[in-house]
Amino acid sequence: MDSSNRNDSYNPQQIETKWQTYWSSNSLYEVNDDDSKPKWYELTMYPYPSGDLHIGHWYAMAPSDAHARFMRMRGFNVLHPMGFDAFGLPAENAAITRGIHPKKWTLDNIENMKRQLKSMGPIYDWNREVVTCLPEYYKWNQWIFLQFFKNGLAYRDKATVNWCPELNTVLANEQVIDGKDERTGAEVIHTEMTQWFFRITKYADELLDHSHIDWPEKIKNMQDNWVGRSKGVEVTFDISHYGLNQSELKTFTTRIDTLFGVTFIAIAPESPVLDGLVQESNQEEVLSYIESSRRKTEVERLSTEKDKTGVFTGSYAVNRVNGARIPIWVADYVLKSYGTGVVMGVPAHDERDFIFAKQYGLDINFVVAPSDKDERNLEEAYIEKGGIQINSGRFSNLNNNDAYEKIADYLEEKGWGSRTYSYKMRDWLISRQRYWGTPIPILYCEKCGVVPVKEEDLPVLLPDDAIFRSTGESPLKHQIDFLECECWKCGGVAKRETDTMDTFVDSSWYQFRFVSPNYTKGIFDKKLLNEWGSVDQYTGGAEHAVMHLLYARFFTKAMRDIGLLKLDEPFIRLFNQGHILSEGEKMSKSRGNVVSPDDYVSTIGADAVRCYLMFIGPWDQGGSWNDTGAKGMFRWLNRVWEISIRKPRGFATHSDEKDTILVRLVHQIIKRVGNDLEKFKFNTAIAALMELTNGLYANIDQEITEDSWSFAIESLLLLLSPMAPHITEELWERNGKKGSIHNQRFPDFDPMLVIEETITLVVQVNGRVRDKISVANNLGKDQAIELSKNSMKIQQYIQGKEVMKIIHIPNKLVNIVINN
RNA sequence: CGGGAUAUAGUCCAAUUGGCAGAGGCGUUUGAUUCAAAAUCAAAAGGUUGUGGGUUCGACUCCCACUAUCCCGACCA
Repeated sequence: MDSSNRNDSYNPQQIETKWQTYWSSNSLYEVNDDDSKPKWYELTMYPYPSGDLHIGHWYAMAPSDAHARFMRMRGFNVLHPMGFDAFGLPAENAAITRGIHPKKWTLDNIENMKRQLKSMGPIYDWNREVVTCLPEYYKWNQWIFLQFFKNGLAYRDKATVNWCPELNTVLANEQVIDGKDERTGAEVIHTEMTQWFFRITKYADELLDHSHIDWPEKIKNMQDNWVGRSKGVEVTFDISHYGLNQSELKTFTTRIDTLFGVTFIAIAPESPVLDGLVQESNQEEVLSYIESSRRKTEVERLSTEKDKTGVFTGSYAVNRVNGARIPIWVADYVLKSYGTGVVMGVPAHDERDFIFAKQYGLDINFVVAPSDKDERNLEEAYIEKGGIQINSGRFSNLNNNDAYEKIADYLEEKGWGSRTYSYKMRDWLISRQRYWGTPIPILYCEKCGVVPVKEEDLPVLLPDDAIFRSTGESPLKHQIDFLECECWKCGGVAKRETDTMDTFVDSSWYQFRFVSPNYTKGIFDKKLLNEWGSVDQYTGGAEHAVMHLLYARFFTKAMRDIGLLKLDEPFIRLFNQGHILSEGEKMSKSRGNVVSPDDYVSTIGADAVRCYLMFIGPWDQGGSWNDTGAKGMFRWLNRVWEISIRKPRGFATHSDEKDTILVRLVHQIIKRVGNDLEKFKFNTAIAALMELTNGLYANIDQEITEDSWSFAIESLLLLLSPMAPHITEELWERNGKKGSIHNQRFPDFDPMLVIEETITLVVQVNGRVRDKISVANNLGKDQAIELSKNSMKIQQYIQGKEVMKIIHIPNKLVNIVINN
């Protein structure tokens, strides 16, 4: 090799700018809707425009871009779009603390992030960009809201809500973790408000059906747990003797087999069924208990997890199956919103009921025993199933599982109860008391009441001249020109809804907007949506398992039932990447360890950053950014550069064994890289390419034919191009190839040329390796054993010994088992 | 407390699914190059596969128990 000439050395900045400009001006990545190739829709969760693209964004986007490029080279018409999740609180906080309008703040951020995104060299077609805070987009949020409203999927209700005092807004259940706002960590307060909901519970059962999606088990489990379907029985207890409107108390239980063990009823403090049940003498105590539990924040309730409190109402219900008179209590371990808000207390067979009963000296009656004899002490509840039924009247002595069914049958016969399901999931509360979101298109008319905005009046625009208050209170409440309007029904005075929508509404259907992002005649072009269909491959963080991913599935099903589309699922395949750390630690400004991609793009180049992120380890396991590791990747790309533009000293005129071996290596690598990329195993794909580079370097002074050498270099570039699009494009050109490398087919391997001529056969004696012999590939069993036995080394071990058996694994080993 | 993931060379990670523990990167050492260093090229060293048991001719791989780390969900009757 001759010494390096300055102009010929790898200069990432120069070529990356060159090719990004070229691709853009030649519209290389513009997506053609009419392409006849099979479609492939690959989507990465779009980012919130926080202002700066950090390495975590790259970690999410670079590998999916590489995979989309791979599919493109495999002959698919690939849609791999990008947009911005542009509504949300940070923009509003910027307005409050720095006086910048959320719109300006957001759009400026988007501009900067787009510049950064482009520096990554992705195949995003920017003509298809979606920005959710623009009226062209959120108009359709409002339109969908109206369709949901028309179809009974959006409704207004008074409910106990999670109020975040920090943000001055309510939160969805999904946004509350351990009684705290998942974003700010502020303690959430429960309060009554009238709010808008989407009826996601209507789809609870269908959301449990995963037969049409190929998702990680973990995510499916999380969604199942969130929906939380429990099979059980709704059973009633008689309170007709009080002469109230309600003659019975309805409870839900998953353990109807323990019905004979009920020793108290517990009702949630907020429950309306308490009305009339509190006796005069208990009134004061009960009221003060209700008041005190209302004042408790969620955090306080959880902090006293172990002890259960409650007060007696003074009333009794009758357990119809045995006529038992059961005291009715109020207890705040009972949740109003789950089941019926009333629990049948069976201390003997439920841990919580047990603690409660112990606390207040209530009876504990065992009705299920592990064996015929009841020898248990009363130290804890017996919660196992499958024992023998005892103390249960006519159901005694049955197997516990049979008793469950028999008791359920009996109750249904008598009309005292029925089998049913209960769900943890509640309807989705979408109202937010904030400015920077989609206005809910509703009017409140003094005469007509709740009036949806007419479709032709959409969008309801956010006023640009809003005045932001330091309290965070929504400016819309004080924006007279927004607030006051005319009712289109009666012409009277009406007020606009001032709440805006949860931003998860935006991301619940953005995947469908990408197929026709500039369409103005409807929410999307139905013809194009039919063609592109569901997202074939979705990638993003697992933290969205029960919010975004569940909401998007709900939207798809709801939109299908309204007749807007014909799909059952939004995302067919899902892959969750792991988290990128910085030298083993979480990245944060306070730690001062934030890795800024821009810095590395300007030194080692985008290709090295992309490849390094993919090389760290398995994508779903995340990894740790390491500067020397990243430099190592840059070093390797230099090696790729060198080997691709230098030529060996000379070429052979005839192919010999070295030549064959090199060609075989190339075919093997093609096979491995293709397989790896299919499975998102970028780390091993790149390792294989490093092996190929090493193989080429080892041959640089050998006499290889020109054809074989060119084939090897060409393959290396093609295989690497999805990961490192710039350097490969440049080297493709420098090798005199026509057209963009990114419009080439991904190489195919020849199955015949992958096969090794000789293999190493391991010979074991009693499972220990005693020799390795080189034999022809696909050697027959008898020959393999014969050769093994003839080995000098093996002879030493087996001579004079009785051979018990011989195990032969073709092309792998021969194990001779002898009797010692 | 429950569910899931992970544990292999100093380090990040491979291992065709039960068959030689090693592909690749980083680091280390040595050699070439250099006046010297960096860069580059070449080579080498490095192991009780977290622990204990079981199955098997054979276990990193399968089964059981445990430990450590990480993620998620936790009063759902």
